[in-house]
Amino acid sequence: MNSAPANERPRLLVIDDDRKLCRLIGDYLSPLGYTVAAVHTGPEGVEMATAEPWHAVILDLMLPGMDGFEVLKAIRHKSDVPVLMLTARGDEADRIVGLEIGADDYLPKTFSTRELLARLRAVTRRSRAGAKVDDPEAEVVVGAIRINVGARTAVNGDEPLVLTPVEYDLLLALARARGRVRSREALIEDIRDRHYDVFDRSIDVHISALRKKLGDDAKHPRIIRTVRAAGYMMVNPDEAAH
Amino acid sequence: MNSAPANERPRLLVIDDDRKLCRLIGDYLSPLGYTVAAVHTGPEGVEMATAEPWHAVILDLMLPGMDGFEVLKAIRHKSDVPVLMLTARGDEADRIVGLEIGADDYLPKTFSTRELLARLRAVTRRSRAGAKVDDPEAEVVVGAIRINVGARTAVNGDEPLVLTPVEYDLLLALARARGRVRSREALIEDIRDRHYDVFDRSIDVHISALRKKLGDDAKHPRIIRTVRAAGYMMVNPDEAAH
DNA sequence: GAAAAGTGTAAAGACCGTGTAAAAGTCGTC
DNA sequence: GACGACTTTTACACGGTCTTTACACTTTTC
Repeated sequence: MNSAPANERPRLLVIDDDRKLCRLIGDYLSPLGYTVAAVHTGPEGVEMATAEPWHAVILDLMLPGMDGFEVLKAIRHKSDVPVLMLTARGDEADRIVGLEIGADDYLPKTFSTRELLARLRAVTRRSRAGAKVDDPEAEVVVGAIRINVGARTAVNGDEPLVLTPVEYDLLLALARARGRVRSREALIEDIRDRHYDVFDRSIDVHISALRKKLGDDAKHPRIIRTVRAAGYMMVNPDEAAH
Repeated sequence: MNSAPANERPRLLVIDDDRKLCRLIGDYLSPLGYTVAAVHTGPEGVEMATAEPWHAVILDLMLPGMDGFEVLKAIRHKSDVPVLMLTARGDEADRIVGLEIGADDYLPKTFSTRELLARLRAVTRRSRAGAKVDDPEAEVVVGAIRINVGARTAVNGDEPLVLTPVEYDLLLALARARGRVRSREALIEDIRDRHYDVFDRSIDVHISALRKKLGDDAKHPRIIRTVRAAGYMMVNPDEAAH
């Protein structure tokens, strides 16, 4: 039950002795809104994984001293946090053992950043769906907008918002990044496991629809701002500096 | 990490057996400041791509002897240079395979020059942005000027600055290089995916606009100094030596 | 001191980024 | 397999922004 709450920056722990890989993952995921921590030994991993709440743990199968399975077993003894195991591609035997002990998914060592993100999302989505039972009030709030993460619903003031799936995901992504500009590229990756294309305009169209439903006038957007040549940014109108 | 440095003419390698197409790309991009080289077989391509530093590689999927994926794999074995694959439009299966091996984007065979340029810029920007991510300074401060990097906003004292995209990028570039002279060439590359053109005066114009907005008097510029025959330099007036 | 080179900046129009309606494509459902 | 709902693409309008150009002015060079 030590998973982290869903209504904040996703927190990710990497347990791998390869420091370069740890930094790589951090570099890639930080701008996407993740908070990434890394430790480089098994015992440290168990300690960190169980001492603090995480949304997911990435665990290398090969660690000096204590192998990944032992680490996983030790973590599972105390926590249900989703664990993604790093392994050589197609290592089928390990795969099965790991899944039986309680790994949530596998990631080949030669993963692409796309792949990493997709699996991470799948894993956290899965556990978040389960967490909804424990914590039905997980909520992201920006001004009058309140997003119920568990139920995938949102309200504006006391008016319920009727959103399509993409609109909901987009609103949530913007709300989680409130106060920071989010590029179209980043938004596409937030809401879809899809590669952004230079001439892609779909984000603009969804933003347009979302603003209409929020009653956010495009000429004077108070909630979803357009940041020219950069992307979109959600602001809390109450605390907006200007 | 064999990508070429960012502060020189962008170097582009085309690997395609269609010599006419290679020449076409060269003819189009050379006047725009690119240095374009071309080879016409897979092995030559791997050799060239890994032997010298390039800003980007355009790689045909269909090559005599050795297909594009093999070439890509061989390049990826040694280098992280951005690779744009040339393919028949909408070849979705290939797209995914290529992206997993490590292509950065796809270009349809029937590309327009506009499209080529847009994708090339996107790809090189992405690889440059990835390298910059280490240092996600939340706020850059020089004297009374405070730049909020996340929100792409800036204030001077307690007055908000209303900046255009280029002005913002320029201010940030100067602020990050505070105390050091930054050449026009470097500034152009900092703020735009464009190469410096000898007759280009636009930086001067933007500096002029920026100074006006900063209330920086042209006769005695204290914040943004002109360094004759070299470029511009931002200084903190409090700690300025002279 | 004159010529050359470098810089400041106003003005203008080319260019680009965005908003949005509408068409086209995709996906799921019965 | 046809319908409906949703998503993406296309197309165009509009407004702001960027670059170019031109000329005044300053500094360096000879």
